[in-house]
Amino acid sequence: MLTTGRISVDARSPTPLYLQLAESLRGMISDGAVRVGEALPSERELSALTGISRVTVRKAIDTLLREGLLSRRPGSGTYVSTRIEQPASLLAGFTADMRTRGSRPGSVWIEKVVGPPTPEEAMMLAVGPGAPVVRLARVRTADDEPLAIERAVVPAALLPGVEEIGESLYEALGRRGNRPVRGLQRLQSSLATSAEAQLLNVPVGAAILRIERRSFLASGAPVEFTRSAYRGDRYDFVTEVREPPMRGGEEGGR
Amino acid sequence: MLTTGRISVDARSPTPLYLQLAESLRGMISDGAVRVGEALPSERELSALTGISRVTVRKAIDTLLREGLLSRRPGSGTYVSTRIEQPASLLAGFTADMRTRGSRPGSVWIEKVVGPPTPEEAMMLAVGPGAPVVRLARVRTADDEPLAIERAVVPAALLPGVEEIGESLYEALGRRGNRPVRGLQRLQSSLATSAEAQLLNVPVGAAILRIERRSFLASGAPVEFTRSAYRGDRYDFVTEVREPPMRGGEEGGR
DNA sequence: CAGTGGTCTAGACCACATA
DNA sequence: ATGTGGTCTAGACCACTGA
Repeated sequence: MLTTGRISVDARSPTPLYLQLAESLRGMISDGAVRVGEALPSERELSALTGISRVTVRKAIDTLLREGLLSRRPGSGTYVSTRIEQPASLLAGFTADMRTRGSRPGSVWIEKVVGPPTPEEAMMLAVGPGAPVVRLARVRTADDEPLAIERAVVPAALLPGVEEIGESLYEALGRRGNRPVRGLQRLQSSLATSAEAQLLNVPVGAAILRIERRSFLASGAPVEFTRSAYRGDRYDFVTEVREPPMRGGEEGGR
Repeated sequence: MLTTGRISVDARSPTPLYLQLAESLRGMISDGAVRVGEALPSERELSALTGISRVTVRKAIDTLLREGLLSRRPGSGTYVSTRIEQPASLLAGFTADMRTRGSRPGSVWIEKVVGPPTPEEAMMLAVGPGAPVVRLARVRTADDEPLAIERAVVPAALLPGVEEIGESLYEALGRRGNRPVRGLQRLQSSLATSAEAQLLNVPVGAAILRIERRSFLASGAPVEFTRSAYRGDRYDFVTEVREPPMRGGEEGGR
């Protein structure tokens, strides 16, 4: 086991050296031991410090390059990337989403009931037909203008009493320690039905962005199944995409 | 210059050996010299055939792995991928995206020119007004049905000659070692204009999913700025969302 | 068992950035 | 001129696959 400053690698560990080193470097960056815009120690320096060959040091750096944490400048050094503007592709509810956009979120309740799940809901939430679910339907507003219709279904066991659910579903889930950690969303472009047009105050046939979301606890248990219809003229969805992770190799290039 | 079967590398070329070899292997795959599901010659074999060290052979294979063309099976061999298992929301071009969905991608060129950037393009790509950009416009098809209109702009310096750009822009970028590692996308729901309706074979006012993408190298340099218009009735976009990463002072929920 | 990919080393030379 | 990343080599050992 070798520990130099914040770098520690163990040659006897089953984890490859380059992954151990990558992890150490990741830690130094998130700890602020190396600040954004600053250069890492040079590859030869890291090699000397850790006793790892330069080829392997490069391989560690390559993995962080692919994560966008570092960038190399030939002839100069390897630098901590400027922090990426965090897009709204994070797991946030409507309330938090609107706040980050600088709007004032609000909502008008359409439905708030507890009852047995439909077969589709039971499937999506992986609950038995006997386990009650909470059904929440709202018109969501931003600065008092209707922006979206949102229909959420959540296993009742994960929520406090229906009466205690305020503006934010995620906040209510959090009170019980049931905030989701991960979700899958499906986005689709479509046209407003007459019912939607009325609720959203747009003409029939207006552009609608439909978002379907399933989110999960760390355990993998489904938390919510939500279908939303956003006004296409007032809402856009920003997401970040990345390179798929590699199965074994390396390479950073250019 | 060495030419063995279809593999040819030139040690005196300014192009790194691993990129030359990657290009040769890409050729063998698209030529059908190595069929889908078949194994490539082993790394040691390729090394002996080409006179390139095994480390460098691996580096060539790594670049193709990241493009999803190959997959490695430890103890067994390196195989030409059948279909790519990508849970979408990954940084893939249209070609790879369609293959993942099990459709046959195709395209009809509308425009393919090199020229000076417009002010907006210069801004989006962070290039000077004197640096030429390549403008690529296509109707993208899936199983011969028009699915999207795509207009991409790329700094000319990052691409091989315009003539060498085939179906896949990302593949062409990869040939120069310029595959982006991350991107930002903006999705919006909207209605088809008459020009779009004609190209996509839908009625005017049909649902359109607009996707705007900027993607970047690890260095942070912009690679492409692409605006697409997808048929809303035939395409949905799936993305994964996660919890925001935690800052120093943790907190675990519960 | 022989062959494969996965990892790792200790060198080396190059082009480029910084100064 | 020195230091940096970029490339490349010729070995080596390991864990695993598959006949």
